[in-house]
Amino acid sequence: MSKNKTQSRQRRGSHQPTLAQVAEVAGVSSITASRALNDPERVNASTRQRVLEAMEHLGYVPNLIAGSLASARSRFIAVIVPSLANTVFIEVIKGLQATFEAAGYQILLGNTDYDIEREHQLVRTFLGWSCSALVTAGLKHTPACRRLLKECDRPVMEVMELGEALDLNVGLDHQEAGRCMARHLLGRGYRQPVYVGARLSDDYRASMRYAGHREVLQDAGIEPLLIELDQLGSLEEGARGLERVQAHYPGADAIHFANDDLASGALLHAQRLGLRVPGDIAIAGFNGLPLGQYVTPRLTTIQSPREAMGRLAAEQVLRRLDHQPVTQPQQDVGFTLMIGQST
Amino acid sequence: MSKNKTQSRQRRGSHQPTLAQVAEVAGVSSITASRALNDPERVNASTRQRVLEAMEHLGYVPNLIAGSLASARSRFIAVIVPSLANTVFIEVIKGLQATFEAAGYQILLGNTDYDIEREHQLVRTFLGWSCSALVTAGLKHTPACRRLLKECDRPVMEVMELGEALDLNVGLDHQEAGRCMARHLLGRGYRQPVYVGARLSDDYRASMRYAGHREVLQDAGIEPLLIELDQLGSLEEGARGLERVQAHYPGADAIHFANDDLASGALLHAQRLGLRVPGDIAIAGFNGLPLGQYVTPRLTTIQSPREAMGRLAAEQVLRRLDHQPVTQPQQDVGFTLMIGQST
DNA sequence: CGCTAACATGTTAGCGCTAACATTGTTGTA
DNA sequence: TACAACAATGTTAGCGCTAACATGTTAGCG
Repeated sequence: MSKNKTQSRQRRGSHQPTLAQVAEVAGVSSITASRALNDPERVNASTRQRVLEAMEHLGYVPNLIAGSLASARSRFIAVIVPSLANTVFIEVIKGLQATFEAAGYQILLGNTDYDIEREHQLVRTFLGWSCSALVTAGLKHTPACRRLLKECDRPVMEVMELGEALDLNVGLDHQEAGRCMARHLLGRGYRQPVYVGARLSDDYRASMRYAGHREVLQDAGIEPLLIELDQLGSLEEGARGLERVQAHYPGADAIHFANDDLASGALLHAQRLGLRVPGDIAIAGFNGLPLGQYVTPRLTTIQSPREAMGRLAAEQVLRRLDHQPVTQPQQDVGFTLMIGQST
Repeated sequence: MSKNKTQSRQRRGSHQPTLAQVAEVAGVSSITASRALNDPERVNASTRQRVLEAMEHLGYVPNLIAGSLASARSRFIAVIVPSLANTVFIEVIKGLQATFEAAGYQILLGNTDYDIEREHQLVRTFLGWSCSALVTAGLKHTPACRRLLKECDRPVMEVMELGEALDLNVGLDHQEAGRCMARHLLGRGYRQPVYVGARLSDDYRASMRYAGHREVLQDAGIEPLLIELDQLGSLEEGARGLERVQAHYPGADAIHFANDDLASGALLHAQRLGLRVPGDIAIAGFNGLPLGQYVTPRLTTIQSPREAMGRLAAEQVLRRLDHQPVTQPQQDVGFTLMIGQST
C-alpha cells in the first residue's frame, strides 16, 4: 500500500492561501481576520495591522464565492438588456455601471438578443448567482419570468419605459414622445408624414412611439403611413428607408424615423441624392445621438437622458438595498424635443 | 424560557428550495439530483425525469455560488476594458460575450477608466470570484498586476494589440497600422501631414500608431507634426482638431487622426467651413466605423476586425479551458487600409 | 470594591453544493 | 459459474467563509 492510511481523502480546492492561513500567521482566529477585512471598526488597530500584513505577506485574495455563500448575499447586480449593438443601452449601462461600481457592486451583464425567453433564462441564472437586485430594460417579460421577478424578494428595476412595473421603474413615456414629434411635424405644416421603423415587433418601444404618432395623426384626420425595415439601427438602413418612402409614398413630405441612426443615414443619403432637407422632405429622429447633432442640417430629434437614467435607476436600487424608503418607485426622466434644421 | 431548547442556533440562508429538498421529493439522494442537472448521462432516464419534475414543482433555482465553491470553479470570465464610451471596446466585448455566453460562461465586466491601478484592483476582485479566465484590453499593467496575472494559473488573454504578452494574445500591430497610413499619405503626395490624437498618454495604442507614423515621416525626411486634444473620441473634438491644425500649421495638407470619430467630426466640420476634402486638406482616420464610410467624401481609414477579434480571443481562451493545445498563443488579426475619397 | 457596559476576540455550526470514494445490482464473457 | 466491467446510486467530507452565540478583558462609576 503506497497510500497514506491516516489521511484518507484527497484534498480539493485551489492552492490559494485562505483566511485561516492568514489568521494563523497573524496569530488570531479566522473570524478576527475576516472582521479585519470586512468590518475593520470591530477589531483593535494593532491586530488589524498584523492581519493586513499577513494578508500582504501571503498574497491573500479573498474568496468572494465562499463569502457570498456564507453570508447569503453577493454583491452582484444583474443587468439585462436586449442588445449591445445599440448605443442607447450602452449608455444606460454606463450610468448603471458607474453608480453600482462606486457602491461596491459588480454588474452581471446579460444580453437577450430581443428574446424574452432568453431573458427568463438569464433571470434564472442570475438569481442562481444570488444577485442583490435585477435591472431589466423594459417591461416586457414572459409570464413565468414576471412571476420569478415578483417572488424573488429583491429589488427589481425596470428601465427605459414607464408603465405597469413590477417594483421600481425609471424611464420615459415613449408614446408621449411619439405624440410630441408628430405634433411638431404637423405644427410645421407637414401633411404626409411617414413613420419609418425597423423590426417593430422586437423594438416595441419604437412601436409605442409609432402608436403615439399614429394617434396624433388620426386626431388630425390624417392617414398614418408606415414603412418597416429589417435592421434596427444603421445608417445604411436609414438610406434604404428614405428610398422606400420615395418609392411607396411619393407625396410624403416628412419622415419620422424610429431612431437617430436611421434618420442620420437618410439625411446623409438625401445629401448625396441632391434632395433638399427639409425643402423636399423633412427628417426627424429619436435619441439625440451626437451624430444627429453634427450633420448638416442638424437633425430634429428627441433627446432622452440615457446615462442619467442609468444613474438614477442605480441610485433607486441602492436606496432600496440600503433599506431606505423609496418614496417614488416610478420616476419619469422625461425627454426634450430638439428642433434642428431638418424639419 | 420561550426559546426552544432542543434547537439551539438560528437558521440562516435564504428560503429558496435546495437540492436536498428536490432530492427528497424525488426520492433520491442529493448527489443524484445534482447529477441529473449537471451530468445527465450518468443517471437513469426515469430518475432524471422524476428529479426534473421535482425541480419544476418546487421552483428550484440552482445556487451557483454554492456549486462554484464546492467545485472550485466558477463559469466566470473577467473582461477588463479601459472604457465603455469607446465603440471599439464595445465591439470587442460583443464578440467575447457572444462566444463565451454560447459556451455557458458569464462575463464579469470591469471598467478601468484608463487607470492601471484600478485594473489591478479589478483583477484581484475577479480572482476573488474564482473566474476561469481573464481578458484584458492591452498589455499595459502595473508590475504587481502582471505578477498576479502570471501566477494566477488561469488563461490570461490580452487583446487589442500585439507585443510581449503574459500568456495569450490576440490583436493587431498598431505601430504598423500607423506606418501603413503614413505611407499611404506620402504615397498620395502629401508633404505636411499632421497627426492628431487625444490624450495620447492614456490611449497608448494611438500613441503607438503615432510612433509608426513618425517613423515613416522621419525616414522620408519630413518633420512629424503633432496636435494633442483633450477628449478621446468625439465628433466635436475632431472639429476642434481641424481648427487647431489650421491655426498651428497653416501649411498642413493632410491630417492623420487617431480615430474615425475625430476624423469624421473634422470631415463634417470641413464641409461647413467650405473646405474641400481632400483638395484643401486630406483627412484620414482609424477604426473603420460605419459613420466614416457614410460621410461624403468617404473617409480613408484603417479597418480593424474588432468583433472578430473578440470572438477569436474567446475561442482561444475556451480552447485553453478545454485543455486543447493552443498552437498559436499570439494571433495577429491584421487590418485593412480602406482608401476613401478623403485623401 | 463590586457591578455593569462596552469592547475585543473566540468557538461552533453551517451556507448549498459537489469531488472522492463506496456500494449495490446487472451484464457480458471466458 | 465465476469474475471483471460497468451502470446507477449512495455516503461522507469538505469548499472558504461568516452569522450567531460565547467568553474574556478592560474601563467607568458610585
